[in-house]
Amino acid sequence: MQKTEDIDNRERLARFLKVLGDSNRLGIALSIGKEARSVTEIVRASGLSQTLVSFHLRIMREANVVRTERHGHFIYYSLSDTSLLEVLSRLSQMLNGKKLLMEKTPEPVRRPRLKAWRK
Amino acid sequence: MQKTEDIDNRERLARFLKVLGDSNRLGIALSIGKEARSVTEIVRASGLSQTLVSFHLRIMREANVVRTERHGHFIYYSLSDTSLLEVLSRLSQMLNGKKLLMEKTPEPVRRPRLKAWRK
DNA sequence: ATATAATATGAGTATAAACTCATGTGAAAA
DNA sequence: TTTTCACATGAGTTTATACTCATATTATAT
Repeated sequence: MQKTEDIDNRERLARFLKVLGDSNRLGIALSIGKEARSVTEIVRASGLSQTLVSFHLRIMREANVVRTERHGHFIYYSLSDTSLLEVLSRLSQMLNGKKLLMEKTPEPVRRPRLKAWRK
Repeated sequence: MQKTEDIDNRERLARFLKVLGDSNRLGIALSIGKEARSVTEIVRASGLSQTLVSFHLRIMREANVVRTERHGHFIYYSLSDTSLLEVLSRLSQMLNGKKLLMEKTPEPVRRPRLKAWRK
């Protein structure tokens, strides 16, 4: 049994992962990187429409993945915590290190081999 | 401009994050931990129905988040890469370290302060 | 061969998420 | 004070995801 607090933390983490678990949002986060970027810059870098970029930025903003600061006409977005980049980089290494997701054939579930195991 | 390979990697990473970006699946992953656990054990630990657990396990299996090994009646699930746990732990720290997601009030977008910044 | 225990799966439904369009807003410039 | 630039937003549509139910499969025990 898990404490309510743990469940809260888990849900918070899941929510955060879900926000990053979208190719466009992940691309936006990566294009922001350690800098502060205006929406226009992000639009240009991502190739997405302004509306779509704003749509995703709102989601990221509400999840506190990004922060904003206005300067004249421009609103600059930056990552709330740039150490996120290291975590993502580490995950990416995991995925490309053929330990995860890289194998062409998923593990079979039916008809696995029956060799003795555990006990 | 990004290379096709980068986009592939990004999409793979996003897909992976999306799989973990669900509270039930994250709970399942955490309940598996460094061990190998049968579906029955996971059902008991999670409190979810067997069907729902199997439903999510399939998604995790197809994303190579988990591996399976059958032993008699039982099919044991384990994390494909247990170092995932460290990454999750680090992310969780980020979120509870009030750098991300913990602030009660999201950053305002309209009416930000206008102090000189950048240049 | 039949029954049973553990788990998977296809099909359906409900909900949520992604995306688009048209329009609104805030700040600065003309 | 009107226009323009950069960006946001509400509403609507499409697509995807989560979940459930009934049933199938696989291995073991009887």
